[in-house]
Amino acid sequence: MQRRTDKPEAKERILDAAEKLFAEKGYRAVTVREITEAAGCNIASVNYHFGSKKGLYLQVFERRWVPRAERLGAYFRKQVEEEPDMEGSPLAGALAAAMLSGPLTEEERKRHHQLAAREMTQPTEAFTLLAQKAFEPMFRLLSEHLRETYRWEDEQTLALCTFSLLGLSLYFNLARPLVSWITGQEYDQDFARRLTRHIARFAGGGLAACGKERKSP
Amino acid sequence: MQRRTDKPEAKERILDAAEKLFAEKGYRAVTVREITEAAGCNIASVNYHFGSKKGLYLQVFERRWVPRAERLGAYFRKQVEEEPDMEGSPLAGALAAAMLSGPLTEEERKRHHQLAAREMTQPTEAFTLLAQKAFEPMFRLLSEHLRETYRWEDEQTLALCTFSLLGLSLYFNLARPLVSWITGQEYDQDFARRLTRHIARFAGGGLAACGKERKSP
DNA sequence: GTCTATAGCAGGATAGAC
DNA sequence: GTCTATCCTGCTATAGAC
Repeated sequence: MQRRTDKPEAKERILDAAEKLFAEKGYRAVTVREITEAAGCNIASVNYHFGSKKGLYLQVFERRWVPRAERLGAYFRKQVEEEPDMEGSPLAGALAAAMLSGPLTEEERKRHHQLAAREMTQPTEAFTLLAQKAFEPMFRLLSEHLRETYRWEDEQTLALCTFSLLGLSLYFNLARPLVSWITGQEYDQDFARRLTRHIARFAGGGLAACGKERKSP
Repeated sequence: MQRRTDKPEAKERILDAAEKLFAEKGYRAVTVREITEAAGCNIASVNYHFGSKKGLYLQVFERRWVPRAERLGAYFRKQVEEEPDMEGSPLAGALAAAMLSGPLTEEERKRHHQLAAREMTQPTEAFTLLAQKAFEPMFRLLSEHLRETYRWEDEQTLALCTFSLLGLSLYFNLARPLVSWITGQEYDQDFARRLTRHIARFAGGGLAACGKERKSP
């Protein structure tokens, strides 16, 4: 058993430091020296624990990113079940709430979506893992929910609407620098709630324009 | 005067090669050696013409990215004036058409939005230039157009809807790897048109849900 | 499991010939 | 304006002590 004051094991410290740095700067811009210095351990420890810098990068996704995505997914499903009374699309509102407020700390949220954005726009070897473990299950979940609540003229329309839901929440997470630069608006908790309501309302209108709402049973 | 068969000047060739590589890999992942090899000139020429690697990066935006963004903006304004008969929001349709089909070649479009995405999610010294010369003017243009065509309960709602329009078109450009991975759909010209119609329709519904449409004069 | 030391190579930048 | 040659720093990865 470990004393309270002890540092976590070097391996865990490296994963944390690496994730933070990879999210902030991207794979190539981060050096192993930088990671081990931030983790307070020796430069050789990366190769010892993870084989190589690339091995460490992949393990960051397996051991940090994917578990966090699963927490996020669980929170989202709970939100959906609770059916919050939200103007527009409760599904889009629950998604936005999970992604913009949700169970993650500000620091975690930033890391998480920066890493996701990197892989979505410039896929590396980690992309397949993310797609299989997070993106696709979330897509299916949204898609099936929309299939039950609207009538769709074809499958492609349903798919495009599903992507639009994901897109709005992703975009407002990723474009924070732009939104803040143009509006001068800080991304505080109040603004996140405002954004969530906006996304629910906007997406609600968009869905109604693309699919015919089924009557609630 | 230059003979037809001559290569363009080294400086221009470097800018082209650099833009391509920076878009594909990001600043840090690209080496000056790589750029000069692709441009077919000597490694010293980057420092001679641009002072440093960073100087070259900034010049890529000033001399390639911004002029292209201006072309894109001009095309968009022309599309808006022509008022295409599109279901949903013609403004969103024109924006999507400009960004997904528009005046750029596939290669240019890819470069352009990859570079934009990098700066939007991980701003560098180039961000202010992009924001001033492209993002903000486009935001104002959309925003003023929406102000005239809808009645808004407050300024923040108008701003969020403007961002949502931008977001949808940006997202469907950036998330190509994800969309292709999940749907198996190629991003060909047909799909771009399908996407444009979807964005116009979805955004049209979203706008109608957030603002009250004014009657056409 | 963590360390120091170092091999071996690639990086950006510069000097100076042409 | 473009080249070759080179400096020197910083990189990943490994060997081997503890």
